[in-house]
Amino acid sequence: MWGISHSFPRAILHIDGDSFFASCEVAKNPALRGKPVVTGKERGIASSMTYEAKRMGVKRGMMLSEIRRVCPSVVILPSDYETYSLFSNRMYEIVRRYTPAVEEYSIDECFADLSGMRRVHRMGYRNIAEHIKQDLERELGMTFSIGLSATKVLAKIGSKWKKPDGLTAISLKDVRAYLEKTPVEKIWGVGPNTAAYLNTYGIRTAWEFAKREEVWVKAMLSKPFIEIWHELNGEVMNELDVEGRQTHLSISKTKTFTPPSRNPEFVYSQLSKNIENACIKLRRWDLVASEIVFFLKTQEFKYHACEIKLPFPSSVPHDILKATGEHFPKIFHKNILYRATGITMMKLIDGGGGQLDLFGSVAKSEGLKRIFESVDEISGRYGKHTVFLGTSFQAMRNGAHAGDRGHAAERTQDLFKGETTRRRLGLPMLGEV
DNA sequence: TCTGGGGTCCTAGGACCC
DNA sequence: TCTGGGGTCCTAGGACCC
Repeated sequence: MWGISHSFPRAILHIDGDSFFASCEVAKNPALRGKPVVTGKERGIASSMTYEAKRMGVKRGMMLSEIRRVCPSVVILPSDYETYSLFSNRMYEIVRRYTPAVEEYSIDECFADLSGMRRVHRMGYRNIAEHIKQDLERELGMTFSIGLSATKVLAKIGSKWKKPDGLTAISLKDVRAYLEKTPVEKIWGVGPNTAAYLNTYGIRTAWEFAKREEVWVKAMLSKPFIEIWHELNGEVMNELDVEGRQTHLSISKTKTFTPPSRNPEFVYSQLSKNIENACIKLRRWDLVASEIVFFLKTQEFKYHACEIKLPFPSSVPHDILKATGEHFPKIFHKNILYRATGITMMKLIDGGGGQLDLFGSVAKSEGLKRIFESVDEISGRYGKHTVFLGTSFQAMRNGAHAGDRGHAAERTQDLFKGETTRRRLGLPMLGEV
């Protein structure tokens, strides 16, 4: 059944939660079952929707007003990532009852390697997959789509084959029928660019790609695509990553604003806000960044970026802003319209230790870090952005918090100068740190 | 999908070093 | 100083994923 091969055949599952966020909402609140439910209220656009909503014409990215127009009975909810994470973890736990080799690929997807588990469970691979599916659906109250095949790339094609509530096993002997009906751009890892490139050579389906000679593939394509080619032919190139990443390699925050602006103060305040948010995330993971990249995105979708090595690793906005402030004028051009700013924190290090330097810069920064830990605590109690930097002031006023935080914003000046605010919030003064 | 936000990985080419 | 060959490290940027 699994194709004769000189190596052991593999049985890899790809498991995908159907309309995951919306399904979590329904599982959380059974009264919603059978109704059109959409998540993404906080952003003003649909991010996930139940099949009831899809059937009425709701699509990803659709504006709320448009959604209500095509689907008057819709229930629109804000995203609740804590709940989605909870369901996600329960999904992984259930799958791990059947095999320890589980890759937590994303919040709503995982891979599982069932190879060699038939004897343990006394049933065939497809049968094991059916059991996993039943457990998931019974215990989580939502449906899943599953693909079973010899490699991750093929398993992905399987899970997409029948979309809600499907189970598709693609054995190597009838892989052709599936690949012939799969356009190259639907292959996992092949994006619009590579798809267009392959089309140039008359390759339109996954089957046409898989049947190209290896020498041609190696001469014309780069490593990731050579691996995809092997996987389409049933050879495992990507093993499951069962360890999972313990920490981040980078943390970034970007935000688009409308309308686009050519005002340097405004653009910089947007960047400043992103930096504050990225720093909050760094501290949440107890990390410090040793390098940063900030960028401005023009109305034409061009990126003007600047990479900076920090004098010492930090998770304090003050340190980061000092670095970006110096370089900002170099990449900001008058008379260019910008639509977004962003910051990426890189070369992240465990924030626990913190080495000393001769000039005491680190010691000072440690003091600031303690201030920001208090800020994080306040934010946790009274809501994000109750406290923020003066450089972000304009961004706050123009941003999503215009109405609800206006009062707090009114009297808030630069955290490092605004003693009134600092006293009001019970923060230590700089001299007291 | 005329374009939101958060990520990872790969590669070509330059700098620098025997 | 020039020449040849080869290695490593770093960086910018592309491509793709959910």
